[in-house]
Amino acid sequence: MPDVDLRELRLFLVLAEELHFGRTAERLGLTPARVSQTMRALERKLGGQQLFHRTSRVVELTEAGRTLHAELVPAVAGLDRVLRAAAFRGPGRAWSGSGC
Amino acid sequence: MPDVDLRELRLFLVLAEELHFGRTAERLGLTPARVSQTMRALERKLGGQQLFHRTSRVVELTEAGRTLHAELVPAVAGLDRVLRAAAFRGPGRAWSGSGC
DNA sequence: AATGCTTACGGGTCACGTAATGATT
DNA sequence: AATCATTACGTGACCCGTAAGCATT
Repeated sequence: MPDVDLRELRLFLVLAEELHFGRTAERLGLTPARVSQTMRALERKLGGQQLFHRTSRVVELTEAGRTLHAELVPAVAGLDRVLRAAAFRGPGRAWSGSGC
Repeated sequence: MPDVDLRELRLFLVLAEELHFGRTAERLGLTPARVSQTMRALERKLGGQQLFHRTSRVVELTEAGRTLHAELVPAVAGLDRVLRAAAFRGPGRAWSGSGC
C-alpha cells in the first residue's frame, strides 16, 4: 500500500470544497505549486486516476473524485474525532482547545 | 493540530497487538529503534501521554492506550476501506490486489 | 495582458538504519 | 550473559517555497 498521507487527504478535501488551488493553498498555509504537486502525488498513489478536471481555469471534481470525496469526508471526520479525543485526554493538552 | 501521520497510527495498532517492538518492527519492515522513536513521536503529538508501559522487558498498554486502540481500530479500518475502494476503481490498480 | 495551474530547481527537515548504551531476567 | 528497548549519529528521501512556463479569458 503506497503510504497515503493524511496531509494529502486533508488537502484533497479542502480542494474538493474550494475547487481553487490558490484558495486551497491559502487556507492550508501553502503555495499553489505545492497544492498541485501534492494532489498529483495522491492521484498517482491512488492508481494514477484523475480526481480533478483541470482545464487551466476551471477546477472540477471527476466522477472518481466525487465518489472519493463522499466516502472520505465521514472517514476522516471519524479519525479526527478519535485523535481529538485522545489528545484531549492527554495531560499536556496537545493542540490547545482552539478547534471546535 | 500536530500532523499525526497514518504511519504512526498503523504502527501503534500493530504494537498494541504484538506488545513487542521487535515483532512490530519485523512486521512493518523496520528496526526496533525506529519503532521506539516513532512511538515516542506519536505519544508526544498526542499531548505527551504514555500509550504503553515499557518496563524494559514487558510492553503493556496504558489505560489511555487501550482507549485509543479501541477507538482507532474501526476508524483506521474505515479509512483503509475508502482508500482501497478508491484505488480499486483506478485504471492502474495502485497496490496490486494482494491485500484482501 | 492577466489570471491561474504546472514543471524545474535548491534547501531544510524528518524518517530510516547502524551502532552503542542501559536495564532486566 | 542474553535479550530487549532506547539514545546517538550520519545519510537519503521527501516536503517546501521560489522562479519560470504554458494555457485560457
